[in-house]
Formats: sequence, structure tokens, C-alpha cells
Amino acid sequence: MNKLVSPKDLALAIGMSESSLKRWADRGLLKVTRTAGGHRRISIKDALSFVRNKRLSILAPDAIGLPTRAAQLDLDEVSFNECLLEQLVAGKKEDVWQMLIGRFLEGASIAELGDGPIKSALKEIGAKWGHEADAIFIEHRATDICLQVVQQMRVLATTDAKSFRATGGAVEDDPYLLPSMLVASIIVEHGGDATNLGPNTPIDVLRIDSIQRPPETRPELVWISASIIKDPVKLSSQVMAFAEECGRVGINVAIGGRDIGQLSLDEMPNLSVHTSLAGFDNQARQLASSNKA
Amino acid sequence: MNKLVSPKDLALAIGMSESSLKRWADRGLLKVTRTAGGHRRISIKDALSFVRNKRLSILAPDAIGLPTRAAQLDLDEVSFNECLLEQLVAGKKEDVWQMLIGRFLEGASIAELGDGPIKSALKEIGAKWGHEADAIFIEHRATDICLQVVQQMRVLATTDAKSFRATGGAVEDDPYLLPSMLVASIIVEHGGDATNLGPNTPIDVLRIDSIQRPPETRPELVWISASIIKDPVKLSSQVMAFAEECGRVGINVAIGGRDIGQLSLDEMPNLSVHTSLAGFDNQARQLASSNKA
DNA sequence: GAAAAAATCGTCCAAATCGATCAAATCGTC
DNA sequence: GACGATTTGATCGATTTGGACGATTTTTTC
Repeated sequence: MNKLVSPKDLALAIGMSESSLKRWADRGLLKVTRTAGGHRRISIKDALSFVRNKRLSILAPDAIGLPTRAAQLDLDEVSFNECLLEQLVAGKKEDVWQMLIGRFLEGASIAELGDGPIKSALKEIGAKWGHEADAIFIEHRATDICLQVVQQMRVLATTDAKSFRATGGAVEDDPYLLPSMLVASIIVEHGGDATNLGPNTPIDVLRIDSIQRPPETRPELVWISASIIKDPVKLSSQVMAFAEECGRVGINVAIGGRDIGQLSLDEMPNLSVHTSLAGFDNQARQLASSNKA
Repeated sequence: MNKLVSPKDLALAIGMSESSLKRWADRGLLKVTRTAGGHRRISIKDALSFVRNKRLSILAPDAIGLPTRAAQLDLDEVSFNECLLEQLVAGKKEDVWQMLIGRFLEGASIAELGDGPIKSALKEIGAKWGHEADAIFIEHRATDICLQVVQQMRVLATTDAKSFRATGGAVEDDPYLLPSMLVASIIVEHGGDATNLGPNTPIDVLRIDSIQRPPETRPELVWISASIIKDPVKLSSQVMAFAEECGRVGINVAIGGRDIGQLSLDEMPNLSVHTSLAGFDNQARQLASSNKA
């Protein structure tokens, strides 16, 4: 994953000329290191970030040491999702990695991938089998694979400059890691600084990292993920109270998750209820752009 | 810490050729000492300053690192741990990242870092505060930061060739992610192929990915992490039964974790009880080397 | 301690890359 | 379509890199 490639290799991989690569590097569009003798070397991470930013596609993955991708360009969305589900069930880590990271590099957003293939695959996996041991096995393994991929996307999307801050996690008694990790990654993708408090995080804990902080260090957004809700009534009132407190100090609250429908939440100007990751994506984009100005 | 490395090691570590390293050394760009017979030797200190100076990135840390033995507790070690604890409590993601990944790149093994700074910091965090909201906040945030770092080490350590296979996870009702992730990373560090089934994984689920697989695809090692044990008696008998079944088909079982002392386990040839990550580390090393032959 | 195996030496050379230059291709505008 | 501005791709001699070689040193093994 962390090999160095030459400008020629990368040029070959993306079907551009070596001259252009060198020029882009010299103009700072592509991060390069130099050998002691002055030759340019590009880390895979920087190469991939560049490919994604420039909206290029990798035509010859093997030129930069990436495993050749099975012909997926001609796969329509439905069969892509089916194929991913198949690989996830089979535990083919590398194949899943290639499929998802491939899409990511072609410009797909984390939210798109999370709402689409990942969500539908995990939903299918959760639904098709019961709670037998083998069902749990498939689910745990698939979750671990997805976690690794999402974490990798988070690393690939990380930039130095942080445009806004956000904190969040999954509610108490919700053990799911992935949704909250996805939201954190989406925030990072938009240049934000995300603190993911992970699964099983009571609202009181979110309060600590938001309202109870000194004003300058407060996040601009708090996200709440609720895949499993034990006590909808209690959680509803907790969220409402929390959102109101946040509203008084100008913090936005965004909530989403599989079981979000069980909550009854009043309308509030600073409270967004998202039924998909796309909602978080939009909100993150808005926050990022408003902070840039 | 006065370890010497050869040009080949350093070349491997930074992804350059041995020839170039030798040439650079002869040109005076890289400080080298010579053995009596004329072989070049480079101190880690000089190697790192060279790498920093040239802004090269280290690709294969294990090439210049040695699996060092028992942690040497000098003053530096203590203040390093104190500093890490401080940064973790403050939530300084980047600093923690830099400290731990830095150590990793300098050659520290994942097991060392897990047994040393990470374990002591999280233990301290868990102990010092009670179960108030702010304590949970600190703990969740610190755990997330450590998880990201360990995940990244796992990626950095990943190689193509897989020398052996292992599967494992944390026992039922144990929600902790980190220990099992650490073990998975250690396996990968030694060239193994690790399937981490994550927290809250019943023994029956481990059975699916081990004994119940077709013989050729069975893992050679199953690890069990037990940070929290709800029913020690039941778990003991479950583990014993599982280990016995594994023994019959030649699978090794390794168990460890904070609350491992609560279990009463009989001696078995294929069952290892580890009180630290170093135990897993050794076992992984043995498996890797025996498979290479 | 001697023999065998592995690592490193210095040297050589083909291939890759450098920076610079320039013609061709592409773009935006009129 | 014409035209200036920009981007791209190709080419050049000079330099750097990486792999190969037999000879020597270091490490491992018995």
C-alpha cells in the first residue's frame, strides 16, 4: 500500500504523458518526494488522492502496483451491488477493497458508497440469515472488512487544513461501529475535523465534547447515529433537550440511523434528521463552504 | 538503542535500491561507519536523520527494526508513556498519531506499543476517572484515536504474501474493539492473514470460521480476546471444549485479555494463555517462521 | 573452530529520469 | 473559422538509478 512510484509509472497508470505528470508535480498539484539524486517519487497515497481530486481514472492499475481490477466499469449499479454482496459474504477482503476503493478513486463520495453498495449489502446480510452462528460470522466478518475500507478512505481523504469541527457517535446501547465511522469519514472528506466517539455513547457524553466546551473549541456540528434504539421515548426527549441546548450556543445537531423512525422529534432550526448519509454529506458540504468564505 | 543497519536494510525500508544507498553513502550524503572488513553500517539515528533530511518516507519499517525483547523501562520510556497519556486525554489526534506511528516506523513492534504505552494509557484513563460522562468521553475518544492508529499500522504492515491464516475476536458480551484489533494487526505484522470478527463474538461463531471449515481453508490459529467476562464458569467450559475440538484438527488456540484470570482453564498442548500481547507476538512469529520452511 | 550459507563489497552498464525546449493540440473568445 | 493563451506530448544531452557480476566479509550451522 505504501510503495513509491515514478512519474512514468503513474503516467502509464492514468494514461497521461510523463511530461504532464512532472509539470503537475512542479506546480504543486501532485505531492512528490525526491530521491537523493533528485528523481521524483510519489507515494501511492498521494497518487490516489491526486487521481481522485483530478477526477482521473486508473487505466492500468498494475503499473503502480495495484491489483488489476476485474472488469467492473461495465457493471451497472445493480450488478455491482450484487457482486459486492457476494464478495462480502465470501469474505474476500481484497476484492471488496478493490471494488469500493476503485469506485472511491473514480470520484464516488463516501456517502454514495455508504448509502448504496455498503448499506444494501449489509442490510441483505442482516436480513437473509437469522441469528445463527454462521449468520453472525458472516456479518461480523463483513463489518470488519467494510470498517477497514472506510478507514482507508478516511485516510485517503484526509487533508491538512481543517475547515470545521464535528463530533458524534452512536447512541447508548447501539453497538454498531460502521454508521458513525461513515459519518466521521464523510466529514473528513469535506475537510472537516471529526471526533468519532464510537458506539454506545450516551447523549451526556456528547454534551461534554460540545456544549460544555469553551466556546472557541466547540464543534459546529454534532452527529448522532441510532441504529438500535432501546428506549425510543427516553431517547427522543434526550435528543430534543440536547438539541435545544445546542441551539442556544449555535451548534448544529444531525441525527440519523436505521431505527431513526422510532423517535418522535419536533422541528427545530438547528436539528436535522437524515434518512441517509447523503443528508450528512450535504450538511458537511455546506458547513465546509460557509467556513471557507 | 544503538542498532546498526546495513545499506540493504535501509534501502528496503525506504524503497530505494541498495546501489543508490551505497552511492549516496560514498558521496557523503549519508553517514556510515565501516566494519573491520569494510562493510557499511548505518546507525538508526543517522538513517532517520537522512530520511528526514531528504524527506523520504519509510515504507517497510520492519526492515530496519528488530523485534526488541522485553520493554526497557528507562526514563525516556516512562516520560513517553506519560506524554502519550496526556495527549490522549487531551484528544490530540495528530500528536498521538505522530508519537505512535513514529515509534512504529522506528522499529517498535505493534505488540510492544500495545503492551506498553497504549495499554498503560488506556488503563490509566479507565482507572483515574469513574463512570461519569466526562470519563466516558475521554475514554471513547482515546479509544477511537488508538483504533485509527492501530488500523493504520495494520495497513502499513500488510504484505501480499500470506504465510499463515488466523481468525479471532472478543468473546460474547465483551464490547472492546481494541484488543482484538491489536492481535489482528500483530498477525498481519508477521505476514499472516487475519480475520478479525470483532467484539461480542460467541465461541460458536469462531467455530464456524475454524473447525467447521473445509480442512484446506482452516486457520492455523484462533485468538480469543476477553476483556470483560460475564459468566466465567460458562466461558471456561466453552473455551475448553472449543480448544479440545481444535486440537483434534490441529488448530492452535490463543486466549488473552484483561479479565483472563477469571477463567479456569486446564493445560492443553494447543491452548496458549497469554497475559500480554508479547505472547501473541511470539506465537505469530513462530507460526510465520514454521510456515516459511 | 571449521565449513556452509548469507550478506556485502566494488565495479560496470543498460535503463530510467532529470530539466529544458519546442511543436502540436486544446480551449475560450470574438 | 481565426487567433491568442494555455495545456499537452515528444525530444534532447546530462545525470541518476537499479540490477548484475565475481570477490570478499559476515553470520549461521554443525
